[in-house]
Amino acid sequence: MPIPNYPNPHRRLLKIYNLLYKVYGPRRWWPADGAFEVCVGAILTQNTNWSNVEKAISALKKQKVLSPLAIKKMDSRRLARLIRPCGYYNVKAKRLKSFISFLYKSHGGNLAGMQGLKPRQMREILLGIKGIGPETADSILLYALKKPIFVVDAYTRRLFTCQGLVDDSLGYDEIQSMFMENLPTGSRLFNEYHALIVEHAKRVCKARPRCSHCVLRPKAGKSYKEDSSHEARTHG
DNA sequence: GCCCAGGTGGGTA
DNA sequence: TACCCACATGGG
Repeated sequence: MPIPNYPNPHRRLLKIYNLLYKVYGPRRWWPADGAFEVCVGAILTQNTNWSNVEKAISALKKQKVLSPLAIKKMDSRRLARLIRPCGYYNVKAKRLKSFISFLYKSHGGNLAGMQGLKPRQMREILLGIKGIGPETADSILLYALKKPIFVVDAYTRRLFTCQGLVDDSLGYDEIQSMFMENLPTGSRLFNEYHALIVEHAKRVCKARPRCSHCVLRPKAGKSYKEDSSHEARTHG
């Protein structure tokens, strides 16, 4: 799903997207079986390596308890024990419980019950749940509920800082607005773009030396304004 | 043994 | 508002 040229002040965002898409192809995200698993993964991945989250999700599946009802009924200590590999397991057990408690109180345990609301309404509601912050809420909105909301995470911040489009003073909402106001609105595009950012960050930004491997690095002899900042900054 | 990873909430000045 | 800190495992 490469996107066509689109008249806006941040054509660079489109160029980056198209380049990432060309290199990595469609990502078909989020890596989960169904919307509920996306929500669980979004909470478990907070400040944690995804490979550790996979271990926790596998444990829940193995015990056949990866469902709203099963987690609702489960003792918090057992839940914490099962998700232990993903770190912060006591905190995350509480957060899963509070999310599921919300699901039952407001929507009978069914995530689809939220679909009647506007995306911004859904977002405010999700942010009201203890343990759900902006990134987790937006991941749920985009990847579980298919709403056109751009997800900003550490990878996004790092990559676009490197590209000179973001600086440390910008908050979550400001970075999100940069994408949402300068890209054609659409959940498929936002989905693919964020997934490509993650793929790029995992494959390349961890490489050493970092920027020399980066497909977003300007070609030799071609200079553009971001060029110097790209050299000066690091991904990390 | 050390550093880092797809955050969030609470406390303090 | 702006920091600082706790929360924790597993891999490189």
